[in-house]
Amino acid sequence: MRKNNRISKEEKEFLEQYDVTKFERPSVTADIVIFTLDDSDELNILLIKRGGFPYKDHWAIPGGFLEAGKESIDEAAARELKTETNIDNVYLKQLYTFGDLGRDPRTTVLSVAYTALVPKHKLNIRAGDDAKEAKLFSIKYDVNGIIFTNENKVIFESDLAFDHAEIIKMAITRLRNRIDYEDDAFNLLKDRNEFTISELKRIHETIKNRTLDLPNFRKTFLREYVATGKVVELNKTITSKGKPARLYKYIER
Amino acid sequence: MRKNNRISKEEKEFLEQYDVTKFERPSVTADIVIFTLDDSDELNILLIKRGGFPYKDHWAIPGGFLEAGKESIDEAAARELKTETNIDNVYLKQLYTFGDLGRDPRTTVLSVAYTALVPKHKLNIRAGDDAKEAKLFSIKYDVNGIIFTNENKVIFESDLAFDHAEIIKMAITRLRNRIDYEDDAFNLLKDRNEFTISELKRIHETIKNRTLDLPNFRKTFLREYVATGKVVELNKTITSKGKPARLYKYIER
DNA sequence: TTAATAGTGTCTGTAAGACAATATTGC
DNA sequence: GCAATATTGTCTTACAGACACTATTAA
Repeated sequence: MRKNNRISKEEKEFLEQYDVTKFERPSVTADIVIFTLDDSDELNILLIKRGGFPYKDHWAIPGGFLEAGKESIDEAAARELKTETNIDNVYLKQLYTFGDLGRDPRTTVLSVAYTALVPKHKLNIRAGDDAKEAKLFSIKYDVNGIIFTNENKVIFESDLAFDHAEIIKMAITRLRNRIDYEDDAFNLLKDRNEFTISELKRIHETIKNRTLDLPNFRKTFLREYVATGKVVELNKTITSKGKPARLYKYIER
Repeated sequence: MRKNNRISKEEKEFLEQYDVTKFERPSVTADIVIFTLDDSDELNILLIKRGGFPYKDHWAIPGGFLEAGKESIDEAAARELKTETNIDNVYLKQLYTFGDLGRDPRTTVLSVAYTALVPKHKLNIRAGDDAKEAKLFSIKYDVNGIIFTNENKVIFESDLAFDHAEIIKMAITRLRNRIDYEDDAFNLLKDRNEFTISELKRIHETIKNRTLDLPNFRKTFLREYVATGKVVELNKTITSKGKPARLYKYIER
């Protein structure tokens, strides 16, 4: 036992570093902005009515505490997405980390925010075990900011819990800025293995919040995706109301 | 009114009784990729030789633990930048949050990484109080990845502590992707209030790692910055070796 | 037939890049 | 004069956007 008496300087330093309780640690949550398109091709987001304090009865984006040591932060986000929507293996990308003082009244809580893009038919939204409500809301804009609406409710951005309005706005901005040079839009297709140019165009229109010219969209689509091999043309068409449309398939990298 | 009182009391009790130990919390660090240009206009990065375990004697980017409750994560990054380089009020932007299991051998440590762009003459690098070395290294590329060099040392990316090589690579990629449509480059100018087009061009060349055509660069510069009012032309020239060059001034937003 | 949607072709303006030519300094 | 750097101008090509026109289906 006496041997421990003599501690080398190196070991002492190590032990000091090892004692992480020397610093006050924050709680960390993984929170997710889940986007989808509804049947009218409008941009929707999943919100949850909080069952407990703080911000009880306010609406928020889904999320949960990181269980440090048991999971990575990406895994925490994926777990939370699975819990709320029963899906996995979807597009899930880190957005930003929010860490202002006082953003959570309980204690210091860092939020590592993620964006998920999911076709609506894959969503299987669960009301949480603690009687939470979970609903999709359409995103509209007004002088005072974003409005979230569905058949029964209207939610103003100022009604959201925490700084979640800020998180959602950043997610929308990022999505919009990335749409022209990233493959994000394909993640919102009903079926990436069989889609038409018009379907993809409608997704771009929704995200950009403006109409696009179909002939020009086609030109860009053929150059950026088909000519580069990211998308292949199928020997197959689909007919709805007018001339049959050619089907394409997105090639996963 | 009675109802409101009741809710307030309920929430107050909740906040008081909130058990912060319910979830295992991670430690969080703010780590900074500090870029500057050396006198040969090469891209340099500040690295620190770690004085303690883990990764003792390995090189790392500067950073430190978030003191939860005392500072926001942005403030922690700014404090760390100030500690290492004695500068404040510089370009400091959040990059990404790294939270893989096992990225730190001690315990779960999330790293919120930031990028700083600083003109070299503003840097006042301190060797830390715990006998750490802090040096600028030039960034070169080789088959096995990035090499960091100065007059005395060569460091391979595999020698870096933690996942810091990954962080640095992401910072370089992001910087390169943003240079054409963000104002990042102006933060590396010796003096944003008096600079020539050639000076700015050299910064762009360094970040893009290729030479640019001066007449074409000028054309873009005049359209993107001068015509938009981001930069104003000064009634002043500077002469070094050839024809005097007109000076410009960057307008802070 | 008409309405609806898909697809082709043409024209214009803008911007990037290659590069020739000219201008102004120090030596 | 020459070397070095700054500045102007010209040409080509690529691409975005507007838009006219054709094609193919259902009803």
